[in-house]
Amino acid sequence: MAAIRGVRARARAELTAEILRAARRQLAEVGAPALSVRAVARELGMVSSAVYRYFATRDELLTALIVEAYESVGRAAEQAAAADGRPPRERFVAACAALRRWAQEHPHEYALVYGSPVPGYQGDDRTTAAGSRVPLALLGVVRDARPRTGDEAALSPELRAQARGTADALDLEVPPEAMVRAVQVWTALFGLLSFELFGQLARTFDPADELFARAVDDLADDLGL
Amino acid sequence: MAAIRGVRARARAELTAEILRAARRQLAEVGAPALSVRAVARELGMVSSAVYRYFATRDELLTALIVEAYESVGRAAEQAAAADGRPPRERFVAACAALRRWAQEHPHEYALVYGSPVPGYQGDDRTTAAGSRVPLALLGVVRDARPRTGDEAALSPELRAQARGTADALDLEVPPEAMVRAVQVWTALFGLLSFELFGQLARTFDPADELFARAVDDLADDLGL
DNA sequence: TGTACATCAGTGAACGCGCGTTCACTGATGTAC
DNA sequence: TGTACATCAGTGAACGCGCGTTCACTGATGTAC
Repeated sequence: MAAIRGVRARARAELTAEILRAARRQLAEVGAPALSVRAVARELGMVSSAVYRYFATRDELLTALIVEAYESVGRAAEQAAAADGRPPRERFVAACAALRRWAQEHPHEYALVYGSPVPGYQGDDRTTAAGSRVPLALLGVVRDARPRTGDEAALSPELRAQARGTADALDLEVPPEAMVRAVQVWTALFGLLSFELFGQLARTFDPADELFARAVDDLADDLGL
Repeated sequence: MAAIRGVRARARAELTAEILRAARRQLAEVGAPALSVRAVARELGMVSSAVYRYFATRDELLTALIVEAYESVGRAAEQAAAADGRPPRERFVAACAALRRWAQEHPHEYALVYGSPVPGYQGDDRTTAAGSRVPLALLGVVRDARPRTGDEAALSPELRAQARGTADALDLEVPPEAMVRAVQVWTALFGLLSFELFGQLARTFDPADELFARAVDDLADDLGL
């Protein structure tokens, strides 16, 4: 028996990581739909069939990339939101800024997880779990803030039930009104990010820094932060 | 000389339309990145090279599909928003509902124009022009409403300039504050639609009817309608 | 109205390419005794 | 510590497929006189 875990196990972990790195580079070059096992192998100087020792299919490779992307953006949001002691509004603004920075630095990974679904690809529990990190980070700020929401119109029973169900599933004590608000803020935020990244703001609000700052400010108001 | 426009011209127009119809079906089946000239030709029972008499390249075909999609969704929004006499708020709500209906009935066309950009494809003036129909329809409602916006914080000079520039380019008399609000509403609306369609709301707010209704209501408030 | 020529639509074959995946193989690494 | 066997990583060739695009061609439609 070789050293801790053995030479093979270590080599395997390293090569798996290298394949993912190469795949990420490919992703940035040609986009998810055109990502190919052969191109990844080529970039690593290995024969395409060798990659199959590490990922059983192209879809498995895609899944790994999606999970990685979600964890990466989730980590960014968590770190920014977790500035303990700071007032919730500041943490929310910081999280939004972190999300935008991540999106701009990883446009193809952003498109992979928040853009159109890759045709023919089906996510599974792994991707769903990873994908909830960002909303959870945002909800963390909301929960700590205990926003007043009583002055708004009552939620419909169905919506209230969905909000409760979601809070329960996530094991969070967020009142339905705040939950619904949070989802609206979450979708509004990513709507703006998507439109900026995907070019819908071209020639109008294109360097969207100011628009984004303004929107985040208004969203913080909406959350009662 | 044959009848008006001639047999050839008419046949040409008809076949062009048929190719587009087939391409739309293909789009719905395999998504934009996998759309292929050969598959379209196959569906029409013609040889693939024949399609090149009608569209010079695959990208031209894609462009036509994109323009068509934008016009289709634009038309839907315009019709709903143009219910003359009705109060602006009602028209806004109707336009939002029409957009959602269109998105649900044409998920792949939605993804084509509002999702991740198709890798390697570059839009041009035709797609940009067609793409502005929806925002213009929404702005029409806002303009007719003359919302009060004085009570909000002042816009930054840069943002004000962008808003003015956009209004000028579109030849609209919308004050900067309303313009910025409108863009936020626009992005929030499509953020929600995208997340619903792309599956981000799965298992939480998935039949998003109630969430959508609530969000639209709040957005109407934001617009001062 | 009839004829000669030009334009166009669709065919079929081909070019050159890349893809995902499988498979039998070689040689190195690990395991059990 | 040494040896026999099992596991694993990477190779190279192959299968079967689909793609965008070009090109020389045939036959039908349109145009000019």
